[in-house]
Parts: sequence; C-alpha cells; structure tokens
Amino acid sequence: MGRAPCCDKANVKRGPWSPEEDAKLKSYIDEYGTGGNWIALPHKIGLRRCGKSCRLRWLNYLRPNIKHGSFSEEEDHIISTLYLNIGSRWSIIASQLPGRTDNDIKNYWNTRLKKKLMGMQRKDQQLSKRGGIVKQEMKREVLEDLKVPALYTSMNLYQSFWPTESPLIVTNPNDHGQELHVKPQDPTFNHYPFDTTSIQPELLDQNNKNQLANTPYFANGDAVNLFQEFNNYPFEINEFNYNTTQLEQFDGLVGGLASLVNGNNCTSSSGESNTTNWCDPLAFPRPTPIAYEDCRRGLLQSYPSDLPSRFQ
DNA sequence: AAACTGCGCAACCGCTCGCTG
DNA sequence: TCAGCGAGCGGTTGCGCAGTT
Repeated sequence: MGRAPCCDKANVKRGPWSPEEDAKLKSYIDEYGTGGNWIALPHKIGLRRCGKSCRLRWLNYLRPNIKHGSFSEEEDHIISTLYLNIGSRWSIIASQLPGRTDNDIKNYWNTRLKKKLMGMQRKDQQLSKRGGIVKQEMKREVLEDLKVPALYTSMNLYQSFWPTESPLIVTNPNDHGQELHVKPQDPTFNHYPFDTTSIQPELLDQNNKNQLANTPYFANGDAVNLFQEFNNYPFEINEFNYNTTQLEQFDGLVGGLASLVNGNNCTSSSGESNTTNWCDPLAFPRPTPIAYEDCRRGLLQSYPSDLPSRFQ
C-alpha cells in the first residue's frame, strides 16, 4: 500500500499562484501565523491549495525579507565553498545566506553557478597539464561530477555551525563515561572569507581558499567523501581505527583522518597505547584529512594487515 | 513573423525524519 | 514499541520568456 496523499489532489488547485491567493495567504499568516499546521491552513482561509503548496509559497516567496534578484560574488563564493564541502544540503547553505531560500540557491546552482565553476575548473586543468595523467584524470572526475562533495578540510567553514552561546556538556555515547566540556566558539570568528591560517598549508590550493587540488581518492578513483564516510557521528577516532578503517589512498600517498586538536575545541585523552579524540558533530571541529602532514611525520609507515580491501 | 531552442524559476513530488498518541 | 502524521528537504518537472534561426 502506498503512502496516503497529503490532500485531495482532485480538489486542489495547482500551478502558479494568483495575486489574490498570495494576498489571502499572506494576510492570514501575518495576522495569525501558520499555527504550526500547514495541512489545515488552506481550509481555514478558504484556499483550494494543498498545505504543502502553501508552505512552499510562503517560504519561497511571501515571507518577509526574501531577497530576489542576482547573487553577489560573495554569495557565489559562499555557495560554492559550502557545496564543495557539504554537498547539496541546500537548507544549510541557505541558512548562511540571509534572505535567500534553499529553492533559490538550488536553482541558481543548477542553472548557473555549477556551469560557471566547471568552466573555471576546465581552465585550471589546461593550465596544470604538467601534473601526472592519473592525477589529472582523477581531478577531472571529481570536477565533472560536482554531486560528489569532495572534501571537508576547511575547518573554519564549519565554525559558523558551532555553538557560540554557552558551554556544552556532552556525554560520550561510546560508553567511556567521559563528560566533555566544550567551550563556546568565539562568535567573532564567523566571517567570510574564512581564515585559513589553522589549516595545514599543504591542504590548501594556491589561493588558500580550499583544497580542490588535493582531493583524496580511493584506489578505484572515487573521490573520498569524508563527510559521508563519517556521517554516523558522534564517532571515535583513535590511532587504531585511524590506521585501519579510515585510510585512503591519495595520489600515491597514504592518507587518513584525524581530529584536529585545536585548543579548547577538541578534547583528547590518552589510552594505554594510543590517543583517543572523541568528537561530537555539533560541538567539535570536523575531522580533517591530514594526509600529507601525517606522512611527513612518519605516522603511517605501511598498510596494516587488516586494512579493508576497498582501501588497498 | 513564425518556429524553434535554451534557460530560469516556481511549483510539484516523493522520501525521510521526528513527534505524538 | 510502533504506526500514523505532518514538516522539511532535495530532486525533478514544466511553464513562460527571451534569444536565435
């Protein structure tokens, strides 16, 4: 049995909204609010519209302070950076752009910005042909399929999502019995263009803006979607699972993940033979790939024997 | 001037998630 | 614990307009 429809489709109007319908909806919500029930709303005001349609019309067009019109360069930058870091999570991206709706941003990305960026990337490829064929091919794959959020290295980017109001106390669900006290983020830190000074310079592109050129890959050529890989936050990172389950092959080097131990933002405790950093998605910095840095430090000497095959 | 094409955007569709009883 | 429901979200569709042939 399929899902029950949210409204009687035979008796609701579809298609573009008339000015009269807009006025009806707007004046009602202005006076009474949505009442927290979109399904019931059209009946209350005598609109022959589906509740979902009313909600969409209000959110995308009628509500106050909606910004229509062309996007600025700064907005372009924010959208592209966020897209490359978190993918098509339009509502999150929209939350960073006051006055813009997720629908607007989605449309803008799909119809214009993506093409604009891809054009820029192709130009970049032509200029960097001295790179190896394999590297170029891998890069091309990623750039031509921007549906794959490639990397999650811009730590500061996420700071705009971090708590700023009060210290958090988080209990480790991994049964370690730890209580972690997290200091609030300095609110003055949330700005664009974001500060990249805390990111390993090897992980940044020539403009120190992102890490497009250093995307880690699986051996089969797929771009590593680090965020996807570790979507089941909170999770625990330690040197053991770091070395065995979170390895990626990166351009001939061995890479991986580690949490960024960054002052008060992340806490760590020493185990018997390794260091454990427990991270909560809302409270801590995202993990960052530190492939180059760790290779240089000699932390990764060889593949462990139980390395899952997909990382080999 | 008419037909065609491509693009932008509003709106719809269907899925997931979280809340509630 | 689980089913039902509504809200929210991201993908997709299709209309209308502008530019081109």
